[in-house]
Amino acid sequence: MKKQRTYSQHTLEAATLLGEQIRLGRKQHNWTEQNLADRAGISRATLQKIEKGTTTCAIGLFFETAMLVGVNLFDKENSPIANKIDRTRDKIALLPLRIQANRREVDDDF
Amino acid sequence: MKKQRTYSQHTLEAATLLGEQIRLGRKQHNWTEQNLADRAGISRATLQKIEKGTTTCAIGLFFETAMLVGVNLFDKENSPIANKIDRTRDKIALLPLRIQANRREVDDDF
DNA sequence: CTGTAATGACCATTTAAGTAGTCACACTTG
DNA sequence: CAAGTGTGACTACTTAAATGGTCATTACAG
Repeated sequence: MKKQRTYSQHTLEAATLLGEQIRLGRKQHNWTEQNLADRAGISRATLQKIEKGTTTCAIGLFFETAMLVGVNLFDKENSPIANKIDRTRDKIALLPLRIQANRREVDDDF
Repeated sequence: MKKQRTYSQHTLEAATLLGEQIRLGRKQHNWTEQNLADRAGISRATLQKIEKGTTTCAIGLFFETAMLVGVNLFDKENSPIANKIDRTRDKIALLPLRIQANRREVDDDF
């Protein structure tokens, strides 16, 4: 037996959903698995794993194929992702550069 | 020189954004890298890659850490992901089981 | 101001992803 | 109905991810 990583239900579902959406998008384009795989520059076997929502696949491959078939990561349109990145960094800048652990367990998720 | 996969700008940005959001979430919880890594069951080195938005990291690890710090994949709350999966599958069921390639290139994304 | 430890970066090793190829099956079309 | 082919599944091989460790730097707390 190997280390056999486990994933939370939420993670499994999120990956499954993304995979299903990719499959849906592919079919809406009338593309075969091989066709989409070629466009994405990956093997058909890998695309199959992605569409099944395999959690171990590279996130870049997921995003790349999702984009090709028109699945919207985040909320697209509204604001360019680049903007969101900047705004996220701004928020980070307001926090201490280094976290001092064990001081106070700030578990404010109630 | 290796095969050196390339990713679209959009993919790179999406991964970067997710990584930054995870970093933000971690700091908001006052968790150190090591702390979050332990909670996620991954090494600190891997967490660092995730926060930098490395496209080659497993999507499951991204999602798992994102969930831990409270980043919402998809639109969370509204409807359980499980529902969305079902509805996506319903849509897929309306399409032919097998795509007949080269028939018509349905590129209706104009 | 000083000591502690959080972060960024890198490396060698282990484990696993991604690939190419193949086979069976059955949907779809002519 | 028969031919063609898209899909699911599996295997061995190649390449790379994930790990654990280390070191330098420096933010932060006392």
